[in-house]
Amino acid sequence: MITIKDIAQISGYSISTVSRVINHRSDVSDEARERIESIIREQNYQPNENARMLKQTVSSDITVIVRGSKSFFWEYVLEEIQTRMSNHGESVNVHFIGDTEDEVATAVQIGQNLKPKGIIFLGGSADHFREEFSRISLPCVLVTVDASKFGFDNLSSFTTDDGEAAGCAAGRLLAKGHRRIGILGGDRGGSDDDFGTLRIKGAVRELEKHGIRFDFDKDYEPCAFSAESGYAAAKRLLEKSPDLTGVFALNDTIAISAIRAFRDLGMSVPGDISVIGFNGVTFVDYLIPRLSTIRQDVAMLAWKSVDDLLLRISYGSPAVHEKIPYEYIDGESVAPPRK
Amino acid sequence: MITIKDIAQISGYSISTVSRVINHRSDVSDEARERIESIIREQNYQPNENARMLKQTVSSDITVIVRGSKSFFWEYVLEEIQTRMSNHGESVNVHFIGDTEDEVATAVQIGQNLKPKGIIFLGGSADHFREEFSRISLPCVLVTVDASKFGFDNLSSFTTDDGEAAGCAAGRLLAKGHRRIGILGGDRGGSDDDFGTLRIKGAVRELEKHGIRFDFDKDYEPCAFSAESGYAAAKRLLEKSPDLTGVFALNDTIAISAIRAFRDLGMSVPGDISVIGFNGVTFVDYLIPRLSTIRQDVAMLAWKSVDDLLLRISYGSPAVHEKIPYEYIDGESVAPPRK
DNA sequence: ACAATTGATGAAAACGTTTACAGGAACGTT
DNA sequence: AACGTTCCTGTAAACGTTTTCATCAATTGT
Repeated sequence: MITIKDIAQISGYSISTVSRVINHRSDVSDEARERIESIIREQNYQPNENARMLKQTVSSDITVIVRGSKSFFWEYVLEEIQTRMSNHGESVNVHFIGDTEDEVATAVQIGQNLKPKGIIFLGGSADHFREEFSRISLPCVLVTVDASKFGFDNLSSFTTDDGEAAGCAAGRLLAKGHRRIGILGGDRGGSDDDFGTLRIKGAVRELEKHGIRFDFDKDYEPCAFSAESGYAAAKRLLEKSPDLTGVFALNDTIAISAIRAFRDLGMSVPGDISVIGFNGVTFVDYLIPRLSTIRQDVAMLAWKSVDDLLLRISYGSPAVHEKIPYEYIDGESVAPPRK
Repeated sequence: MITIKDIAQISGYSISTVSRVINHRSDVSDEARERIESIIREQNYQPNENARMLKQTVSSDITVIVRGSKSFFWEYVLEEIQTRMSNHGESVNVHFIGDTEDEVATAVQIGQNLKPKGIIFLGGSADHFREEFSRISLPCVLVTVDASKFGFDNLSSFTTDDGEAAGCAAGRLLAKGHRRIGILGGDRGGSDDDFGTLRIKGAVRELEKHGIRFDFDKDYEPCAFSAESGYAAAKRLLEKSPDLTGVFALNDTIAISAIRAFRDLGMSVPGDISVIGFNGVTFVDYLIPRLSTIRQDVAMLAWKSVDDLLLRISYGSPAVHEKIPYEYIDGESVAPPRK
């Protein structure tokens, strides 16, 4: 491997001067700079990042930790974050970790090694943000879990109000005249901060507000957030409750496969049964039928997260906790129930 | 930050002994090991990866470099690679880079810093694998571009024969009786190794084999591999050639949005026009209509890549270049043309 | 009883950088 | 002529590890 030492030797300058050139320091003569730069290019020299990071106390970029199964939704948020960051001239590096891993522990590791200026958590679990988080002193942002209750002054959070938005979805079905409404996806055992649980609770609350008692045994069917699992669950749900006229699926993937399942059972959507999804991932507008869903304002979510983080990095502004708007997308999968 | 030195001090042992414990060396007394391990736990000590990597010549894992826009297809391959690796007890770390970046240059960097045992390239551009690649001496695997012609003995490749598979797709339309067939997606200016170009050429070749002269001006419409762009292109294509009865889309996303576009133009799929996709991403089986497509054997692609890489890492087996099978998935989006 | 082997440990030299500090040249100011 | 600046450069000490080598004690073999 070719090192800074080699460059120094070849150029006739000392290691420190070469280092200064690499780091674009101003206190180098033009002559030295040109000479060294040309040699660096010619020798194809790349500074060793490990050695660099070992010495430096803070690197130049920002880390995003994405936790949980990769979904269209995260992809989408991530993309917005990346564009927004690069608009600000910042570079981000992304770490994916599994559902079973602890993002705070990962963040501690990363803080030590990559030394980012700040961290954004995508899809954190509230459980992990207890004491351990105090070991992190960097500015951080948590997306989709409300962190106000943790009270860390270096942790902002931006969330869609999952409960309220799910209530809105249920409300749409009610407004169309549906009374027999089922819920599909997630599982009921989750913690209070789990977005699945929040959506279920929010939808049920809305139904009960309209005088409908929700029967979990009959009208709810848990499933994972995948097409396979949504398809099977949709069939099970309809077997239990053949009289349902509307279904709220906890995300779009489940909604899509549920529509297919209903059709395979000989029903038409929205003729015989209405389906509403959640998230509003890009391609739902191109499906047949176009999916009715709750679209979260992902661009705003990403923008606010990025801008808040950068401001806090630069000016030490205090952490904030905000809700991000959502809207109902009126597709073709919801209609009034048959009389 | 708490370092190995601190652990040494607290435990009363020397730095070297602590290091030996960290690295699970055998030449440490049980007494020392227990003592030190407990202190490490209690102090929450994490070895600094930078310092570690600076010293070590090879790390314990494998790097996957994914280039180009994130697509369902890559997600899918990546997932299979990860499961296969973890079956072998290997850990992988993944790097995403943009369409404009050079994956070989990235690999050189990574080779220097992360020091993986091997590298898998997902979606490489043939252009980059010329001289520069010779700077990499690690075992590597290139997925989806045939690397046999480069002649590097540390570079294997596994590819679906895009041309042949696209020919198969076109063949299906022909077999159903279609004669007016359009092609949607990619662009014609790509290099000979670009999978888009290969698919276009393969399909056209098949058509011409059956005596159909393909008119690029009328029956081809380029577009990006996204739903938005596919939707618009599909409309343009039909405007130019309203008499088409079959369309081959270069990937599933384009196919899905094309179906929607045709429907919005008042046509039914497959009644008025048949559509066939490419890739066979998981959820196409749940769409309405189920998409007819070419499914690449992603699991095999991933398995072969992983196994080959690991074998070459362990035993220095020679590099190989293999084709991966594909199959036609008979969905609901293809039917004979109306008389 | 003495040499040879084994086992556990520590001292110190790397790894490739950055950076605090010091030095020297060239220049302008008193 | 002495001094203070300014500009450029080099020396050397870090950063937190791993690893080679040496040491010393305890065990084994003859």
